[in-house]
Amino acid sequence: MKAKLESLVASLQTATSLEHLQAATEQLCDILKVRHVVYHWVNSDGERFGAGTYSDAWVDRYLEKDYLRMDPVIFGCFQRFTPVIWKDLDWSSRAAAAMFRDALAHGLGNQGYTIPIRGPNGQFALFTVNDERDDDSWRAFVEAHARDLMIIAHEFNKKALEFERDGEGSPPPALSPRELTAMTCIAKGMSRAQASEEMGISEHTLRVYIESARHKLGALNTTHAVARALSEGIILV
Amino acid sequence: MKAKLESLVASLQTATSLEHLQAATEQLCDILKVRHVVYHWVNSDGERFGAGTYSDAWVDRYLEKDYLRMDPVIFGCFQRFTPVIWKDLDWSSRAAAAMFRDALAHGLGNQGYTIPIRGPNGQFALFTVNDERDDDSWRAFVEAHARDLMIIAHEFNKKALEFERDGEGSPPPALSPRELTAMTCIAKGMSRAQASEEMGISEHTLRVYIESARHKLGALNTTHAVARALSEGIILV
DNA sequence: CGGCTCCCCGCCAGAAATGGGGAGGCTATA
DNA sequence: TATAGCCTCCCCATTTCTGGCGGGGAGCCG
Repeated sequence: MKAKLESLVASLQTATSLEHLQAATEQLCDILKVRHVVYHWVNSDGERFGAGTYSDAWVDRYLEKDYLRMDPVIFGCFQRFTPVIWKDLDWSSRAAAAMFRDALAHGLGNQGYTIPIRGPNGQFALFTVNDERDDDSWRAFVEAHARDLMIIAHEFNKKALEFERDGEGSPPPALSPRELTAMTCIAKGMSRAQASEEMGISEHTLRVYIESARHKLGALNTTHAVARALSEGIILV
Repeated sequence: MKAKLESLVASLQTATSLEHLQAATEQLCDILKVRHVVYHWVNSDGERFGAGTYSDAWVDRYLEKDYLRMDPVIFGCFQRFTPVIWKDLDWSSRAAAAMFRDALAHGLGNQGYTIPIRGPNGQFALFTVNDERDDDSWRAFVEAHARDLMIIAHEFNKKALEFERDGEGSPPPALSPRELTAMTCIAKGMSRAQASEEMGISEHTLRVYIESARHKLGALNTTHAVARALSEGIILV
């Protein structure tokens, strides 16, 4: 199995299109002997893309029902760094439980393991393995393959980012130091008066920075600029 | 070496304090036979922490000179997902070149390899290996150890997040669906009028959502609320 | 040197956001 | 059943933001 995984990683590294990623998820299913392997991602523009072995019916259902908003896997992964075993999440809410039943009805296995991956510009991706198992057997599986899965997940993400960059190639705007501090102050909730006092400059000067930053970020207003700056990862709250 | 690395990972997993991380960086230096190993991170509050084998003199120098603002390694890693070999970065700017010379004078090797790691809440960390080598030998070293280093970097980060969480343990506030959509619209740069039209409700109702979200998020104003929501990962731009 | 970006300051007027107040219906959970 | 949370709507006055105008000095790069 190790050798097969190695060759899969190698083939991933030479992938040139999304179809290759799709094919890779299918091969992974065979190699790992699991029901489903899925990689999907949300980029900074909120666009979504997925490659995986879920049935079209389930994907449609998921979107139609807006499960994204209640999926404990999404929630859990969004707030943590480490991969999660689905059973460890909180499925107690009515909506989540209903979703889980729905998933089973659409051919998913009862066990899952999802690796969250974060890239620059707020990029966020999930790599999921799903199968029908009992709890102990699944934990053993996860323990045995955690590292390989992480490597593979990263290879997927590397490629996904590569493809995206080809399409757009959005160079992150460079803000001047003062602009950055100004934006940071605003993002921290200060009013312009407070921020200008904090920075020891006139309120008008501060305004100039904010406006400049807004233009550089292509933002429609200050709030938007802060949002973009945060998403691009050029400021921290 | 593999066995030594394994046992290091194991010891990392049982680490209970920052001192253990510090010790781990020193052990790694021995195992990999490199000059320096450093892990450092910036959390959502902008606080910094580092464990590593750089000399105090260099760390002080780095802070004093505010190299953080011009360091190509920081810049490069901030904008990409994949690890970088230092030599591949752009050191042509005057400031960067001066910094590099300064680094060599403070005992750093000429070669480096840095892995960027991103966690939730805008957490961002770097794991760096540094040594004195020629280019080819360094590339070979990196190729040979890339995966091990990634695993180790993740272990470091897992622990760092664990320690931090102990200190704070902030439960993310739950916004209602409408509040989330409202916040998302605002974060996208819409004015309240636009957002309310988008959602098909009166502008006042939208205001109520925003205010409610603001209170739940403990934010001082709308912009702050958006910033927090983004940082907490409960909305996407 | 000229051109560039960054840094800093002033005034004005209109547009937008904010912070209170109040009111009703609907659903779900306790 | 009752309480709580969510969703929806309206008015008020005040503060804040936005977009435009003008000015000057410092430093870097070709």
